[in-house]
Amino acid sequence: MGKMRKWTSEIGEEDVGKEVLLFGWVHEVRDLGGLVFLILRDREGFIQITLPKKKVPPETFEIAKKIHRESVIKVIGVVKKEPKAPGGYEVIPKEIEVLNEAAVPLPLEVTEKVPAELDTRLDHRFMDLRKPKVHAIFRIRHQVMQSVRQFLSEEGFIEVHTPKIVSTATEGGTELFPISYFEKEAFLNQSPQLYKQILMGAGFERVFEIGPIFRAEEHNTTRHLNEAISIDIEMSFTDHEGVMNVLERLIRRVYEDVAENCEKFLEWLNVKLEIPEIPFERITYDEALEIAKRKGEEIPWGEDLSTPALKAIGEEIEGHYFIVDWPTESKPFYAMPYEDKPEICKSFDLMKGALELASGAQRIHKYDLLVERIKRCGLSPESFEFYLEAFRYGMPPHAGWGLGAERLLMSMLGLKNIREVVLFPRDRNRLVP
RNA sequence: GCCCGGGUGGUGUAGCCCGGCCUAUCAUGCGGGCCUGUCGAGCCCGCGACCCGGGUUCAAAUCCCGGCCCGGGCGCCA
Repeated sequence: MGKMRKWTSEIGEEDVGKEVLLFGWVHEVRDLGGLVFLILRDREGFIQITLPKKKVPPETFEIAKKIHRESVIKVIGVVKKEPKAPGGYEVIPKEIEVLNEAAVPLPLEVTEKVPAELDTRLDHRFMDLRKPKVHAIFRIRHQVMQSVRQFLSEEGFIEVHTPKIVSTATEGGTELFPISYFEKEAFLNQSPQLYKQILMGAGFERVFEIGPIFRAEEHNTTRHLNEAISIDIEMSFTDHEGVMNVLERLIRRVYEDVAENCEKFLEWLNVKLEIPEIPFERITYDEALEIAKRKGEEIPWGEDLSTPALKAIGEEIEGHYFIVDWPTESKPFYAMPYEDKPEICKSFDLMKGALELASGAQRIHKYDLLVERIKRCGLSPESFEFYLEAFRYGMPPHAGWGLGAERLLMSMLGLKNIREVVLFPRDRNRLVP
């Protein structure tokens, strides 16, 4: 049995005077002549490898002098407590093995002494992802997903996977990516919406899905992607208020878990998390129009809120908030209109500032009303037969929402561009890497 | 898709308005040298760039046209 590998972050008092095995990348080299410092980086942090010429084997000293930044090395050495070392400990190597030499020059500076533009960073994303600040985003993303799964499971939701290759191009609204499916035409799914509703008809009662959604819109903004991850739930025997409650408790839980378990990564990112208070503020669509109007952004009743209007509203309201009671005509066909006021519906958007994080609604569960709404939206019920059938044989009342994972993360971390939170983002012009 | 602003060494920038003084600035990096406590190490020497195509002109990084790409704003986003 070989020696156990240690993370750089694990080096502490108990290791002083002991030999450790480390793996990682050469983050920096500081060569003072008779004394060389290597900063070794692994995914958990850094440790200084110190080579006083007279205290390390000559061949090891020569390797350290010749090494290039970002090369991958293995180090076996003795831990020394040293106040002058960053972090208070350093390793005096007995052996350094270069496992793979990095070519020069590097496409990016991992040390971030010189900034790089996002586009350049994405072109060389593997290198960009080595930066602790960038890596931290994905460690937090991991925690967010863990929390979502755990919370929803605790709440009785069953995790499901619905098809991403679908036949309907007739849902209206967003553009779909066409693909060829043997002799048939097919599309990449824009949302699990119809399938998760069918699962309500299948008696699952509470389901959630975390999966990709694809939208062929030619949008060119800092908050849109052509491939994104959607966190979706659907829940039977409840209404829009019921699922809004699940949503706000989920958001709070995610913030709590990240604050508790990602301290180091938040620190790398220099982010202070504030746990949002619940319940979130609720404003109606009409009130939203009022605020926008007061700030000089007038929107005709019935229309969706424009970006400048959302910015105006976002400036006014602190933290997370819901916009509720939307005009029925501004929302998809499956949103449930109020019985006593059918021009508005039981649908909601979850906002943070001007950013829409989630949207949802109580859904129509009555077959006749649904067919009527599909027709009213200019769509053909025939192409929805696979969906509508589930509504003829005992569909329970139900509600649900879809939450954009990337939007949640970018708003949580205060990032300006949604591409920052995606490993390999897909946008209008980017298909590689 | 529309409007505005951009594209200069590996990376980030100055220069462009007002063409020549640009064999193009600075930082970082890279190569070499000095240096035993660096931690954005320091000092010395060196290396490396004007997005593509066309045009105007004695002369284009700089002006004009087209293309591609990037940024910001907006639109689109059942």
